[in-house]
Amino acid sequence: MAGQARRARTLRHTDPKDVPLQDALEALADPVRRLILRTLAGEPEFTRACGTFDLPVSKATASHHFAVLRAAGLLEQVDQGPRRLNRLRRAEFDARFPGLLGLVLAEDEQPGPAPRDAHTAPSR
Amino acid sequence: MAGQARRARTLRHTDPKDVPLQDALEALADPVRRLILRTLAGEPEFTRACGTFDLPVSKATASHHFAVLRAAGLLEQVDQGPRRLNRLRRAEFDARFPGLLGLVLAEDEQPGPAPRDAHTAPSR
DNA sequence: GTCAGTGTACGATACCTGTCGAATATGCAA
DNA sequence: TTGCATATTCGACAGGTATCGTACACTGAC
Repeated sequence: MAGQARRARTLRHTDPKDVPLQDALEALADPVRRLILRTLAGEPEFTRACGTFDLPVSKATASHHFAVLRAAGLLEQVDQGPRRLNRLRRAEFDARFPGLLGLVLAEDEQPGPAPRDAHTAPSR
Repeated sequence: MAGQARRARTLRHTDPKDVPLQDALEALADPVRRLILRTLAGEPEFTRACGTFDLPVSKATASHHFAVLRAAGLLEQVDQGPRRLNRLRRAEFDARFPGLLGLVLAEDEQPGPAPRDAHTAPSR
């Protein structure tokens, strides 16, 4: 107990009340991040670890997206052993931006014929 | 060269019903474009020409933003003489993405990140 | 201790887009 | 026709960011 405080355990979470609309829209304007949110909405809270999502990006990129979503007040993360479990901050975010998250969760995943990746994704 | 139809009367407008969420979020994730929308919301329809907006960008950049908004189904434009008048497609866009435009129009312009220092000293 | 699993940090790269100045096209009125 | 005002288009540039592979940190179990 005495000794160094392990601030590694306290993840920096942004309160949805402090999120500017700019940040919220930027966070939601990425299809991978919206996929994370929709996946999370279909599961009980804090049951999904970051690595269990089926995402079309590498592990490093996925980690980046989780950080962006956390910074935008869209999800809460807690560490459980080696895993990092996620919870969608639905009520809080909805109180800040009513209806916005609902539009994302109701989005029809309609994969167009021409994927609009920003960068390459040759082998998948 | 044969004169190609440039500013034809048939401006390419995207029906809000055909706008993917991706495009809507990308269009709204720019502060200049949101400023255009908020300005437009405070005026009667088809009374604002593109050049009458007080925007912090050049004329060329403004023209680009108007085109993006039109392609995202957010505004309708008609030519009146040398001017191009604008109308916010509020009802149509709201039918497609309920609540989304309302969040933008209700945005209180928060200029810049609030410094934590109290050097303005509003209360001491 | 070592090992395996999970997630982040780092460095590099490619693409997108917001930005500009200058040129061009259009409409209207002298 | 000329001139002026309005708006788009063109070519170029810079910054941001999504992406990757690799290396590192941490936890729990052996």
